[in-house]
Amino acid sequence: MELGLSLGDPSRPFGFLPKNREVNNNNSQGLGFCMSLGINGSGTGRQQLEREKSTTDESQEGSRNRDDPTAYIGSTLQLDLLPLSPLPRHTSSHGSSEVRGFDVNRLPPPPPPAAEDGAAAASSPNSGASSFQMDLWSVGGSKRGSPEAGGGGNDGGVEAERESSRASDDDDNGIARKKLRLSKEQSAYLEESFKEHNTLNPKQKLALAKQLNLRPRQVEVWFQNRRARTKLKQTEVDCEYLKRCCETLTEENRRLHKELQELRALKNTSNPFYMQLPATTLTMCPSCERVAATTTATASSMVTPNSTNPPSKATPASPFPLARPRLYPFSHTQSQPHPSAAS
DNA sequence: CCCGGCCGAAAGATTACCTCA
DNA sequence: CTTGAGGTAATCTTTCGGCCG
Repeated sequence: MELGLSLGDPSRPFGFLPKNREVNNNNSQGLGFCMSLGINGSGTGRQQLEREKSTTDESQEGSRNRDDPTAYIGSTLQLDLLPLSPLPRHTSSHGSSEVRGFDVNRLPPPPPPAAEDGAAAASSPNSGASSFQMDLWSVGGSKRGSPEAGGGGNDGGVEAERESSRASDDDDNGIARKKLRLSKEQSAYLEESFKEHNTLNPKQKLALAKQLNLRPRQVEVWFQNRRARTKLKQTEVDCEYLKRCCETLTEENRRLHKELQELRALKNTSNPFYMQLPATTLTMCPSCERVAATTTATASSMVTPNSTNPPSKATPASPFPLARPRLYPFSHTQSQPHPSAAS
């Protein structure tokens, strides 16, 4: 698996995929994992603009984090809301349907006519039932049920069973928090989208949802989780990097220690002028991560781990002793002063 | 200009489901 | 067949920034 690490690309255009863009399976071969360390704030100007422009669209989604399919699929779909039964939000660990006190395979009672407004209003945002009850989005021509969805899968039978289970979900609207596995195509497409932009504005969300035959909420959740996974991976990478840094520093410290002892031994035995030379140490500016050579009166004060000297204010102790790999390596010299000092 | 309330979006944390060894 | 681990969709909570009165 290839690990692609993109070190910041904030200037990347915030475009959106064309509506009929096909999933490029060739490109997605090395899907791997594209990380951006750049500062890519949650609200770029354009994003903000888009957000504002589509505020009305989004606001139609009803209560927070609840997607209303009728808001985007037009009037062809009727929104049926079930009478809210007091569903305890999961009590047992291995939540089977029996545990929850209802059968997920049983059809729910027919919705009361014109229950739309009342039920929607009464629907608690924390009710686990609300999202499922709106799960009518995939009714009709669901791609998820297509056999090619498992393309390249190991087992057509398993996939078929999976798909049939999805179909049954669509049938009974699955009261339980039924987990729908996204197809490989859907995942690949989402992955491609994520590569282009790791956040979505409402329009993009709707477009993606339509294209993938998912609910916008699902797309949103997928992006949330994807960002979380990315961050987790980044943390792991950082951790590995810091570990290596630590090892390197430890080794360097050991080497310098040894060198110091040799110098002391030399001092005691011969050449009285030798120690007149100041020791040279490499220190790193914590803010800009540049490395500078500094001279000190006594080398031991710099390299001895048990030194009683307090850390310099100019170079406070940092948990990140070494700079990450930078695109433009440089070092502090007098000819190239610290950026902040230049001003 | 400052303040507080409201709202939406995103992150973070957690839960629950599913698959597989 | 059972079980535990891992992956991940889904949910809930917290945080943050913008807007408005």
